[in-house]
Amino acid sequence: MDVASSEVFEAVVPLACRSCQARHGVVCGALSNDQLKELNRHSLRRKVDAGCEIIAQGSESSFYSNIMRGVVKLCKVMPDGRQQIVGLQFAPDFVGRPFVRESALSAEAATDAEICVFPRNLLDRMISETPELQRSLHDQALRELDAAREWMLTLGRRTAEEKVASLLHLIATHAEPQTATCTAFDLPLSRAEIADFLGLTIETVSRQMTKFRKQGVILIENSRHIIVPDMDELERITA
Amino acid sequence: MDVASSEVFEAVVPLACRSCQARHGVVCGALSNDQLKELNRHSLRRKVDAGCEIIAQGSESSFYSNIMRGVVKLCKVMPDGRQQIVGLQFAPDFVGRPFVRESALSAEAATDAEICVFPRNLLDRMISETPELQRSLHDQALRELDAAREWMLTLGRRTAEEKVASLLHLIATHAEPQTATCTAFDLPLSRAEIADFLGLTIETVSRQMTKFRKQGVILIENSRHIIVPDMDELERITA
DNA sequence: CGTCGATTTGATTTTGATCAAGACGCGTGG
DNA sequence: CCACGCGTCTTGATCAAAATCAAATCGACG
Repeated sequence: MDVASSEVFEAVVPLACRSCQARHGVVCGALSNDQLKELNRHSLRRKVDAGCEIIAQGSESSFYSNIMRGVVKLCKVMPDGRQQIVGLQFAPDFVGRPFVRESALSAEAATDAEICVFPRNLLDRMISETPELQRSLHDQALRELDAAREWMLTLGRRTAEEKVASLLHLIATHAEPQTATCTAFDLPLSRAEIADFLGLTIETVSRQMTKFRKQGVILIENSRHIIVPDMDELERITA
Repeated sequence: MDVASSEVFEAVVPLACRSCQARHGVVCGALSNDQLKELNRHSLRRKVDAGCEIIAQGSESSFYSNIMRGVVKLCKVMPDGRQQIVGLQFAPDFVGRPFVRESALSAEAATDAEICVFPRNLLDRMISETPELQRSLHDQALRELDAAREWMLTLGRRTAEEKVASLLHLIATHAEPQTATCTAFDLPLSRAEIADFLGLTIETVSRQMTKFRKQGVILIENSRHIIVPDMDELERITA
């Protein structure tokens, strides 16, 4: 890029967006520079601690967010307290439910995270004015739908062993740092959260993990940091 | 409507679409009369028997469909034969997965059905040219996502009793013929299909149904025709 | 009437839940 | 620095829900 075009570039892309994880994500990647500027003017970057609720189930939120860093879990809870995690979202995913006011689920930071929050009204307007943005969000919705249905198969038809292997595989696949055959990563979820994702109890999750450890399928450090010597082996257990 | 405007109407809306269930559905309801005419020119109405596969898992289909009558089940099967139904679709739903060639699931008629089949290429072009259509399909995708996540809660955290009650409630809610408090309907699914939807076995489904019958929560005729004397009672069991 | 598939019912087993202790990690304060 | 306390995780013993195995019943249809 030469000096002149570089200056033009710097003149239009907001400073805060330059190095943002979500800059080329589902929302911002579909916006013109002018739109990006406008959205940025009304956006707020926010650090949220693990466990912090971003949207409450049953509430009317007037905000959407982009995930800039960290992992967000989507939960549904029943009146008696039983709980199911129905989705995990990673940077640079978009969090929110266009077209509907009340949220049927809660969104909560699973790890410490950074999100970029902006007003619902503004994005809704941009969606209606920008086919490319509509298309991009439509695409994310369809990808989430595919993921949800894949997980339905896991919840309905896989054994506890297969479920835990599936989760480890899912996390390994989405948490980057991996070498050729051997993969290492930090679990963004506690045992209780894993249980809520898999429709199991804490104890069953723990037992399956130690079984995998004793079998040499995984190495466990800190109970959060996992090393998978052979991903193919793990995938095989997944069925 | 006077004679003149009626003539204009008749001049533009294709005959086959006039009384079609899907005329105001997700796809056709978002089209101009000209687009409707074009889509109709390339559409094929097809009767499909219960059990007939509309799209095969893992295949590349060059067609989409609208459901005009009947119920379609969306299935995922594992290599070892274990199976999970991940969605039910009713008229006038759209069946297909825009933006992706290969289908990750199969679509199969659960009951005798009529569908309107049209070429993928044509609709894809219309989607890119018609923001209203994109928006409408986006909206269906989000509604399916909500439904999938609601079902994840059922699969992961509800008991067999609650699962069967949930299914009866779902069907009762989507199969029209209902009076004030008492609801009657035909199950579009066999016991085996219900089991595949709920992540249970045939025997467990059958036992729960018999239990509900003995408790007076439902009346069973033909094993397919169900009467619910008190929907509130059923909903209570759902949790 | 006899056959076949779908459904129901019964007996037994298995998987994962529940109940109950321990162990471990980590931060706080003596 | 170490003892304490708390929350998370692991491990063990027992229990219960649902699966599996097996057989009987029902219903449609030739």
